[in-house]
Amino acid sequence: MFTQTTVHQAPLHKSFERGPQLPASKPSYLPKNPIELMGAAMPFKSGEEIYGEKEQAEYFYKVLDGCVRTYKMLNDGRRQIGAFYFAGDTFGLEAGDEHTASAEAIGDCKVLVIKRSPVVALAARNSDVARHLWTLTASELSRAQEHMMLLIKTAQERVAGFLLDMARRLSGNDEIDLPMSRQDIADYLGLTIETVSRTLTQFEQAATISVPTSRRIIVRRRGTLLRLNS
Amino acid sequence: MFTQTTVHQAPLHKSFERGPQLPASKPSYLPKNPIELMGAAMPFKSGEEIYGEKEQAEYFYKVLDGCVRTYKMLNDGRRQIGAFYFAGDTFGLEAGDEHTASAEAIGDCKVLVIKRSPVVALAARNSDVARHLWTLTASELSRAQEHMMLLIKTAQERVAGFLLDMARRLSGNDEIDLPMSRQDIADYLGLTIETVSRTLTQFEQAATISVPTSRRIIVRRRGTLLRLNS
DNA sequence: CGACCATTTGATATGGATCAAGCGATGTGG
DNA sequence: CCACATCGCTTGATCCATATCAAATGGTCG
Repeated sequence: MFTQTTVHQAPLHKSFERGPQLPASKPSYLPKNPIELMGAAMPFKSGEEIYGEKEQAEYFYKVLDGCVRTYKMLNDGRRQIGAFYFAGDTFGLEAGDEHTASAEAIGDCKVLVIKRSPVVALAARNSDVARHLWTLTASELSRAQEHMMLLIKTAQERVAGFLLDMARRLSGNDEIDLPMSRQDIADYLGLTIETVSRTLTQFEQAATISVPTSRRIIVRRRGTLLRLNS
Repeated sequence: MFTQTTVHQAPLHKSFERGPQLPASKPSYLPKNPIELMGAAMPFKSGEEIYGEKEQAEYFYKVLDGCVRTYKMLNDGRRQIGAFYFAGDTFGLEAGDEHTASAEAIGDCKVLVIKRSPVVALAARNSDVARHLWTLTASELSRAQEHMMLLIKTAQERVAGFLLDMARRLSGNDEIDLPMSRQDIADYLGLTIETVSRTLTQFEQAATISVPTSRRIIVRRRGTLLRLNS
C-alpha cells in the first residue's frame, strides 16, 4: 500500500525536561563564536529524543560529538528523516516558535544547547549574529532542496548520493564509518531497508564499494558513484 | 528506468538582462513595507525565465500578479518543481550569493524585483528587516520539509494534498482554477502526467471532485481529501 | 477546417515494496 | 563456556503501484 518508508511507533522516551547541564567530559568540538558561548553542553543517550515536532522551540542546538537525526512522521507512522547532523553542525533553528521536526540522538552524543531568547535578542543588536541565523537557515533550506532531488531519483542514485555525502562529511576520504542503521538510511532516502541492503550488495558485487562490516563502507570507485549521482 | 518526473529540455528563453522597469498597468497587489518600496514591478511572459540556478542572486522577488514556479533539474533533464508562488508570495531569498534553483513565469505575470544589496545593508541596521529575511527563509524551509513529506506518499495522497493546498492558497473555498499544467503538477508531485491525470479521474469517479475543464477543479468532498492527506 | 498541443485513456512493463526466511553478531543465563 | 534468544542485516520469492509506451480525444488558434 505505501510507496516507501516504514511504520514506526512513537519515540521511546524523553528526558529533556531535566534541562541543560554541564558535561562531565570535554567535548571534541570547541565553541568559539559569541552565540555558542551562550550554550551548555548536554549529553544524550542513544535514541533519546532531543526535541519533538510542534514543541515550543526554546533552544538552538549544535552537535559537539556523535550524530543526530531530525525527522517528521505521518499519522500512520511512516517516517521521513530530514537530515543527519554531525559534530559542528547546527540544527533546530526554525524562526517560528515551534519545532517543525523532531530530533533524536543516534548513538550516545553531546549537544551544545543554546537558549534562543538571548540569541534572538542579541541578533536585534548585532547584525552579524542576525546574518548568521539567516545564513544557517538558508543553508538548511538549500540542503532540503537538494534532499528533495534525492527523493525523485532511482534507488541506485539515492544510495550513491548518500554514500558520497557521507564520505565527504564523515571522513573526507573513502572510508566511511556509518553511525546510523539501515533503517535510518532507508527513511532518509525514502526506500525500504531491503532495497538499501540490496543496492549496497549490488555496488559491492560491482566492486564499486566494499562493506567489511555493515556499518563500515569503503568506496572503491568514486567515479562510478559520481556518475550515478547524476 | 527513472522512477518519476519527466525529461525536459533547457529553458526556452530569457530576457532578464533588460532589467527592472516600471509596469504600464497597476498591479493587483500593493506593496507596503520598507523592503518592498525598494523594488520595481516587472512583467514576465508565460514561460519566461526569471532567474537561473547558479546565477548570481542580485534580487529578491515578490509575485504581484500571476504565478511563478521554481525548479531544479538533474543532468539528464528530470525536473523537480520546488514550489509554486502566487500573488503576495516572496521567493528567491537564498542567503548565499547564487540562486539554488531556477524560476519561471507560469502564464503572464508581474513580479516585484528588489535589489538585494540595499536590503541586506538595511538589515544590518534595522533588526526588523533582518528578522523578516530570516523568518521568510525559515518558512521556505518549513515548506520544503513539508514538500519532502509529500514525496514519500502514494499518488492519491500526493494529489489530495496538492488539491487541498491549492484550494487554500488560490481560492479559500472549494473552487480551484489551476494556473499550472498537468506537467507542472506532475513535476511538483514527483509523478508522471499520466498518473496525475488518472488520479484526478479516480477522484472524479468517486465524486470527491469535479473537473469541469482540465484547469478547473471543484472539491466536492473535502473530508475524503483530508483523510487521504494523512 | 486543419494543425497543434494538452490531456485522457488503454495496455503493458518494471522497480521497488512486501512477505518470509536465513544468517551472523552480540549478549544472557545456566 | 556453551546453548539460546535477540537484533540488525541480508537474501529470496512474489506482488503491485506507478512508469512507460501508445493511441484517442478535445480544446485552441490561425
